[in-house]
Amino acid sequence: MPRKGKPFPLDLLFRALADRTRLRLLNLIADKEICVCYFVQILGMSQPKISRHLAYLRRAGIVAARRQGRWMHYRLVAPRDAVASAILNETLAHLRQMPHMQGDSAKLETSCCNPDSSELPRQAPQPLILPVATQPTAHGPLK
Amino acid sequence: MPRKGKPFPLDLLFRALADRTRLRLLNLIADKEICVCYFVQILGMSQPKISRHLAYLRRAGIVAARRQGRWMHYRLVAPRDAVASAILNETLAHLRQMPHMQGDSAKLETSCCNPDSSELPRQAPQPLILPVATQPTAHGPLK
DNA sequence: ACCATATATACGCTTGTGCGTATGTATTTA
DNA sequence: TAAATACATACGCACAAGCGTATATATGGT
Repeated sequence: MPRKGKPFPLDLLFRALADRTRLRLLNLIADKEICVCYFVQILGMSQPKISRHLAYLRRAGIVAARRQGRWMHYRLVAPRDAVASAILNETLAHLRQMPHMQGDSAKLETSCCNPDSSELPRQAPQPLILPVATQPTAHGPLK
Repeated sequence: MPRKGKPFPLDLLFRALADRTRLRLLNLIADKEICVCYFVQILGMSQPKISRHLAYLRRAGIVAARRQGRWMHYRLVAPRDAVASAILNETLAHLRQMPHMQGDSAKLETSCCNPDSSELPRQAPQPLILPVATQPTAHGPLK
C-alpha cells in the first residue's frame, strides 16, 4: 500500500504526465528497469532530450535512477501520496492499451543498446531483477 | 459508454489537469452544472482568473457552457476518447476523497451567488436539472 | 436609450517548458 | 594517463501559461 506522506500535489503529477515523450518513457519503464540508451534508441530522439525528460520525472518523484558502470537504469517509484500513486497506476494501465504505446513496448523486446555487435565484449546492459517488493508489475499497484 | 472519436491526445488532458485551480473547478463541477459566480465566491479568486481557467477547460473539450440570462453555467463533458474519459472520471473520483476538495464542495451547499439579499428579486441562478443521459454522476462514467 | 450586472477577452508581464547544441562529468578500457 | 563511452547539465531561443489589470461583450432592468 502506498504510504500517505507529504501531500504530493496532484497538479505536480499531472504536469509530469502532460508531455507525450514522458508518457512514452513511463510506459516503457512501467514493467521493468530500463537503461537510458534503450530509451534513446526506441523513441528515436536525441540523448539530451531523453535525459532531460527523465530528469523531469526524477524531480517529480516518479522515477529513480541506478548507476551500473557507464549505464543508468531508470525505474518507477510510487509517489508518497496514495491518491497520486493510484492515478499514476491507472494511467499506466491505460497507456498499455494504446496501440502507439504497444508499438514502443514491442520494440523494447527486439532492441539492443549497441546494435553494432562488432565489438561485443561490451554487452548491452541488462536490467537488474529487483526484489518483488520494489518491482512494480504492469497491472498491480506500485507498492 | 464513451465513444472513440478523434484520438484525443492524453497529454492534452493532463495539461488541463495540471493546475490546482482547474482541479478545484473540476471537482466542484463534477456533480452538477455550476454558475461562474459560484466558482468566484467559493474559490475566492478574481472573476477573470476563474473565467480564463474555464475557457482553458472549454478549449480542452472537458467542460461546456450554457447561457441563462446573464449567467453562464458550466458542466462536464466527456472527452471523445475513451481512455481520456476514463482517466478523467478516475481523477474526479479521487478528488472527491481529498479533504481540501471536500471543503470546496461543502461551501457549495451553503453559498449563494449574491449574498447581499437586499435586492432579492434577482435570485441566484440555479442549475438546470439536465436529462440523466448528459448529467454525469459523481461515480459513474461521463457517458 | 441608458445603466447595472455577469462574464469574457485583451494587454503586458513574469515564469515555466521544450528543444537543439554544446559542454561537463563519471566510468571503463587501453 | 589518455581516450572513448554513457549520460547529465548549461546555454540560448521560441513559445505557452498564469496572473493582475483594464476593457469589451452580452443580457436585463428602468
